[in-house]
Amino acid sequence: MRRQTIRDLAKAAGVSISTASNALNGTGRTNAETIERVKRVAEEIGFRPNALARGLLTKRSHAIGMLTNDTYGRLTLPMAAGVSEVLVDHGLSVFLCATNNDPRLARLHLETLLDRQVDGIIFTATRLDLKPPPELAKLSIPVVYAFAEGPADSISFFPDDAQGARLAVEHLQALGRSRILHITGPEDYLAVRVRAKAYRECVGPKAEVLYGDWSEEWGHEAIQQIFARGDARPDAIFCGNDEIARGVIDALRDKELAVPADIAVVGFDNWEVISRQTRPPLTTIDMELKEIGHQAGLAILSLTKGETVPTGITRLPCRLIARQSCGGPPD
Amino acid sequence: MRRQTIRDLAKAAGVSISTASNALNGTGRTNAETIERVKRVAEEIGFRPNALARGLLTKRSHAIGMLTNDTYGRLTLPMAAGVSEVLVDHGLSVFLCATNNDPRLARLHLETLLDRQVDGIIFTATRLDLKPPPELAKLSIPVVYAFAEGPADSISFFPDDAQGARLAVEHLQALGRSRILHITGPEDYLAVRVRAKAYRECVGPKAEVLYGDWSEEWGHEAIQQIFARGDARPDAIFCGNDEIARGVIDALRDKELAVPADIAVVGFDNWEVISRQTRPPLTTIDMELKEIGHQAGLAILSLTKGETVPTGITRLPCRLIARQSCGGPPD
DNA sequence: AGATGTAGATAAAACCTTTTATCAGAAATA
DNA sequence: TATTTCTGATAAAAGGTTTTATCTACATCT
Repeated sequence: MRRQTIRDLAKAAGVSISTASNALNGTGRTNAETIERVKRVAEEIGFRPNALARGLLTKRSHAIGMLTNDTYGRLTLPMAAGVSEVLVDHGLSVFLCATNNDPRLARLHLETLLDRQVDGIIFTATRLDLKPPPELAKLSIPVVYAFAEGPADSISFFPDDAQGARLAVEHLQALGRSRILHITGPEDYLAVRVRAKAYRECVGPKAEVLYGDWSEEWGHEAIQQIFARGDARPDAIFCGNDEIARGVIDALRDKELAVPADIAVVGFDNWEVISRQTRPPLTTIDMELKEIGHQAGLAILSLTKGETVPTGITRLPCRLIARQSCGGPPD
Repeated sequence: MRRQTIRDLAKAAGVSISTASNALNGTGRTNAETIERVKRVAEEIGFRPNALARGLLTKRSHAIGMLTNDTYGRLTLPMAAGVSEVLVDHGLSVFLCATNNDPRLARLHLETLLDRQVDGIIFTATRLDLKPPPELAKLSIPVVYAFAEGPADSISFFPDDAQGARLAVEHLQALGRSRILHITGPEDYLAVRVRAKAYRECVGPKAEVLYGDWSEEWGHEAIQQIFARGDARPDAIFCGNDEIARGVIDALRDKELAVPADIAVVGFDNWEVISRQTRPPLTTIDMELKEIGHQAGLAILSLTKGETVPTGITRLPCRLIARQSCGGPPD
């Protein structure tokens, strides 16, 4: 059956179109019982306003675009969930656009989004230092960057990598560990450098950082290197991500060293498929990606309402998830 | 600056609004050089049609909704990527709606999608036997089910679990293994039963299935059970997913059994973070989720164009990814 | 009584596009 | 020459909503 229009509603409720509209939206001056009646009839005949028509007139589509550079990887997805969670109750829908790191595709998606009159755009990436498409800066609609750094005077949300690193190191120190090593990912990642710096500041002169790739394999190999050269053995290792940590733990077991008794291990990411399954389960740093999504969603929400939001980078705190790889949860 | 409308375009090109529209869309009768001129001017002034206005009139929004029951899990996302990939070049955008298994949220999203006049809906789930919301069946717009079974006469796309299981078992048999065990997930999963059945048919009377949960932990424990009872040891294990396979491999290493020399192992899912990182890397079955997304996208595309698509369940073939856990890739 | 104010309702314009029906003029036909 | 056919262009309607300005009753005030 044909969808009911406001014209049908007006006729069924015995009022004019404008009155029907006013009654539903609470605009204009309308008698209380008229409002009541219109709403009841609307419910009865199943009237729901056409979002296209409404958007055309109000110039607000109540939709936003989410532009992500990867094919729905593990970093962007919790963020997308966070964004969506915040927005759904405000009637905002999300267009998901995976650019797959292809500039042509990014432009194509962007144009389509603009044609659809989206109220705003959230750009997310898999790397903090990945440059967002420059076209974004020139748009007249609000843009928010999540896990990516926008141009000057834009609004960006980051995990606080330095604080996360401190959290890890200080946790180890509080447990009495002093010879703490840092095995991490490639040095050309911004996050890697930020964390390494914070680590160095906490640990002092004895700090030592081993850069490699993000794999379990590298965690393994790093342990071989350490033990091959045979100088003073560390009593704790802070790893750049959970995969490396898993490799480290496995390598230590092969060497018949006990975790955490001999060496404590902390990971980064709290990627549960790994961190819960290591033996012992991994104490790690959670970047609270969903919370980043929440904040980005709230920011875009405020902006579309015309409210102002402070510009610049907001670093959101990480959280330590205590499991058994450092000596058991506080408990 | 204000967005250019077709009125601006018409004025700039010195033609009427209707001519401008006809020229751009190739409708009506229009002189070749007029078309050329209008298009050039459109490019110059940066005119792009307002999708809302167009959709209002044509009753086709060129957008579809993707309803997924989980919070952006690892199964639905590759599918979403596949859908988007196929549709973007046809100008269709995708609203991503995560219902988080909450019926209230599902209804809310569905209503919003209908208000937005989407041209179709793709429903995806994390389990084949999860019942989609019944409201979907009654819609007047096309609906396609991916990784979920719709009602009779609907259109569904599944991975071919039986074929996938056969692929695994036959691969092992071709490598000369004969005592093949199956360690898998909970029996109340449809996919688990289908795979187990196919496994039994391939292996014959010596078949043995151990049901548990989807965890690495269970893979571990299953190996303990097998060896505790001490009868003839298997020479190959077909696992229900990669996590179980990883647990199995680790447990075998603890028992100083060589993989694949003593026992070959095959996984299921090709979840790369696991399957590439086991030692040795895991031979496994890929469900080709992205391809399922492609097919679902193509189906919805045809349907929105009014073409007909055969109803029923289409099972798409799985693919064997040969790594080292069965005796090395063909290389 | 006449002027003023107010509550409640409404007609009509606006948003931007596509599409139908109409029109003017040129070319072809009778 | 008068009539028909055809090309190319256009005015106007339509789509479903919000909003502005207008209108009618009726109550209040002087």
